[in-house]
Amino acid sequence: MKVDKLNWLILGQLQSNARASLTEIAKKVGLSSPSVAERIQKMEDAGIIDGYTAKLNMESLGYSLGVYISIKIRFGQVEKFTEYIKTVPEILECHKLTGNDCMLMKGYVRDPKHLEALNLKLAHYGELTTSLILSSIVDSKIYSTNF
Amino acid sequence: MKVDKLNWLILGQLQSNARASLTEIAKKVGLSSPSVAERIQKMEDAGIIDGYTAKLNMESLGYSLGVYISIKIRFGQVEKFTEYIKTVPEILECHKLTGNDCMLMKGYVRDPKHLEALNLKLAHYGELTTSLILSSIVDSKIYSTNF
DNA sequence: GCTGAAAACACAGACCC
DNA sequence: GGGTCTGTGTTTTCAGC
Repeated sequence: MKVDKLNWLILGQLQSNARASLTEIAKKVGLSSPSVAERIQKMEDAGIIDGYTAKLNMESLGYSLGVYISIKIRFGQVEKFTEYIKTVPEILECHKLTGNDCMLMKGYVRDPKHLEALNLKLAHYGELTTSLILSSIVDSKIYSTNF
Repeated sequence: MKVDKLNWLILGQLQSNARASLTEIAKKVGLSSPSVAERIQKMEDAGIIDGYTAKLNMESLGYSLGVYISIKIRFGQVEKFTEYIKTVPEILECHKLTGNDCMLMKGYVRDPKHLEALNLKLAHYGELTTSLILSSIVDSKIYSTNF
């Protein structure tokens, strides 16, 4: 499906405020609201728009430590780990990466003690490397143009 | 600020469909719409809700390779890199991590050639380690309960 | 893709429990 | 704290062009 400049503008608006009304978006991108409605519908149908979500501030919720944990899965544990990790609430992302049966996870915990407990739960499945997020230079960037 | 069970339900709804109306959310969580409006307003004011965004499917947009790139910044280049990385469209996240002046980035590219070009741009600032995302086991998880 | 309409809906406020 | 009701305003959707 083609995504022209106008569609990118619409995507930009939806990314910066998914709760904006069609009228509002239409005004910002210089189209009529029926046109915007149709374009959005088509992008949803094409799977370009994967849904709309609220961004939560984990710090405000008391989860002040962001961590990346990579794990070299112990031999034969990949399937078990895959099922298990989906049930761990602290883990928000888990990606299988190239190299060494390696998984990379992103998680949030309340404090070092909480992190220790999380590590203990995961260590059963393999060898961990844990890094704290000190600061985020770029995060939730808006893709409002093609590249 | 306290986030009780009802607020977590509301957050769950907003995360799974940020474009839902207050009425719709109210029905799902078993409250009246004025109550829901008030609760959402308070969570926005408290910074718990950081905004609403559309999730884009990068693959549908033609960026089929997801990559994590870590970089050990060359001595004295941290500030320059920090400014530069904000301007690189392929990079969607960049976090400063504990250990070794290390930054971890997440990006999307069209194909291996595109990745090569990206790596070339970044290599100027330090030593890179690039891993492809083979599959995502957990992604954009909804936090609908406390942990 | 635009305009114009009608119909539906959502939102905000006041008031009460 | 929450609920209900009502009025107002807006949004959305459907025509036709």
